[in-house]
Amino acid sequence: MNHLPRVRLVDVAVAAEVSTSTVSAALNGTGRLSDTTRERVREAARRLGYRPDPTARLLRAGHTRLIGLAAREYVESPWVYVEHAYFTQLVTGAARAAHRRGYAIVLLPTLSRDDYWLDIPLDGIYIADPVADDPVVGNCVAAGIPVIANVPHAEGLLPWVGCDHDAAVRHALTHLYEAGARNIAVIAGESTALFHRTSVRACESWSAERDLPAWIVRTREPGNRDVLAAVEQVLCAPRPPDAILTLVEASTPLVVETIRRLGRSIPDDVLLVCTTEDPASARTDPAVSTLSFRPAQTAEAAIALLIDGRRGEPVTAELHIRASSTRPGPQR
Amino acid sequence: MNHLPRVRLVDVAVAAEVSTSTVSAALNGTGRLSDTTRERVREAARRLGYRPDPTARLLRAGHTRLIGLAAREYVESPWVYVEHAYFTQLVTGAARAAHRRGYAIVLLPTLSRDDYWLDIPLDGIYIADPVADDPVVGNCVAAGIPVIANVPHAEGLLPWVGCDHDAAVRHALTHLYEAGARNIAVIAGESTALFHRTSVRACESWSAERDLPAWIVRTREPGNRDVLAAVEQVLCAPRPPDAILTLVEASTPLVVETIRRLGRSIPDDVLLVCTTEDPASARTDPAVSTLSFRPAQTAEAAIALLIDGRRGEPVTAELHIRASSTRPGPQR
DNA sequence: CTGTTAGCGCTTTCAG
DNA sequence: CTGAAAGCGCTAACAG
Repeated sequence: MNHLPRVRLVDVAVAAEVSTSTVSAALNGTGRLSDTTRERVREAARRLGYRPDPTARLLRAGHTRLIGLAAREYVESPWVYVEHAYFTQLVTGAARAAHRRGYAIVLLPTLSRDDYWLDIPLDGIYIADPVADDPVVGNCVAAGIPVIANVPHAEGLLPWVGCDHDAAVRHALTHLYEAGARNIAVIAGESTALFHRTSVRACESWSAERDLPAWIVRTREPGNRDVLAAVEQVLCAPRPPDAILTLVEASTPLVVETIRRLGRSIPDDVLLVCTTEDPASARTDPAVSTLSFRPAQTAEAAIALLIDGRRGEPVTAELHIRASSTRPGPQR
Repeated sequence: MNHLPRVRLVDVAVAAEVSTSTVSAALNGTGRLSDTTRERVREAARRLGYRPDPTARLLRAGHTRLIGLAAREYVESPWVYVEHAYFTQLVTGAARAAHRRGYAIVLLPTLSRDDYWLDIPLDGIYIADPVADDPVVGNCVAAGIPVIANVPHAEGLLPWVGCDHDAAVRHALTHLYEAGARNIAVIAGESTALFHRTSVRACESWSAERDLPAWIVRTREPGNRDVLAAVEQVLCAPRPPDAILTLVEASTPLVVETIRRLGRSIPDDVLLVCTTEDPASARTDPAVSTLSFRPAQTAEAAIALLIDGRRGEPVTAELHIRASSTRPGPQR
């Protein structure tokens, strides 16, 4: 990691026998210079292999065009990150949105001093799925760094963009209800990230409103292991569910396989809706209905708000209804 | 995205009635100051909400502790990125390695002017899977930015770390051969990224050495669609294969399901080895043998080399042999 | 049309 | 023990 002795602006100036400001103007296309001078300077710069120092320009410019992405809970936990299409899409969406605007995304660590980012030259921070009373949020606000999260934060003062998780979960439950389910097992996460708390509350109140029992199994960690174990657990219960709604991401094909291995048929014995962004869901047999929170669009909206200061269209969750939650019709 | 009027070092100095250098020393714990002064300065800084400007410090320091990650082909193509655990793990591994060393990763766009990164204050760039004669590589070298790739580059002058793809593919083929396969269908990619070219060549020469036909089907794009179509295609051929080796990442559970749907049993009718990083492979029925190129470790090694200038232990590909490529033993 | 000069905000000798 | 001043590399008024 050794840099060669840098060629600076002034070196070019000396070589081209002009002043530094002339070099700057020539290279940036600003000011009014004679074409000959401009070309002479460019030639000298090329010959010397001059490359402006980005840090110096940024100091001058007063901004960095760098946005931090704080993926709460995930970056330091490879097992989670890896098994989460949600996360992958969120990062991809954020990167695309940033690049389109001439910005770039800096991946921030999760488990570190809360003020780690203060040393990084950022124009703003996007906090994805902050945990309850996330200290990072407070720190950023205190430090005066523009910050956006994709859920409303406890303090309520932070601008945010995102889906209405409560409505989405209710929508999925209602869909299952209308397909005939009366004993729905919900597999939820134990994380303190807001989505998990919201979704569990949504299930509870939705059930209460219909005088149905709220059957909620919580998994300790996201990922296939816990989710598949939970699916197995509910199916082996004395009174098995007539529908399963997973709110924690897992491999959809594996969920289908697990249910089949236990001798149940989808959708005849049990209806299935999975919260997931995994595109494989459309290709299983039967195809699995999914609840998607559109992480890529959400991230895009967050970055747009951060950079442009404008809200775009609101992002709405999508319930994609496929065979796994559709009772076979009369044509059967 | 409006910053408040910044509190600068000099503002603190005025408030604490000391000079700027004293403030700097007090806040950074350098120099020898009386405890009273130090405390007075700290108090003033806290009161004013002072936060040093990272850009200014970096200009002074001469480095940025920022490493660019150029994911060639992928960042702008969400469909690919999303379906690739390989990529997710690579990014996660790079981020972890960087964070551990006090650095952070900047996500660089794929489809953009080749000199996009020249405006970003980077200490180095990690180019993941450069395409053939990747222009970015040349540009970085020309610009004097330290750069590492995870495959040997055409010019041969670039430091790199990574697995021996050729040996790994041969290892997988030999494993299938020893399990009895004599008509192996290989599903490979059409990308110009080095891995794809290397792996195809490896298959061809491996086959030639054994006087076996080289049956290679190339998919246009990575992702489930093309790979599953290719699996279907080879299984429906007049003389179906006795083994399938996929070199392009796809959902392993879906591959298994596709084979089953076509009425073949794994491993009895057809042996299966998949190149993938998907942890779900261990949980399908039967469990799928995988060839892993360990993207997280590779990325870690690349970042280590970039930052520390030292090579760690070489990364070796891992052939994880599971039921899908193990002929049922005599206990059956 | 081009050069001089004053910063951007911080750190660090080097005097006092 | 503390302050003055130089300078990191670049840009942009403002003179000439």
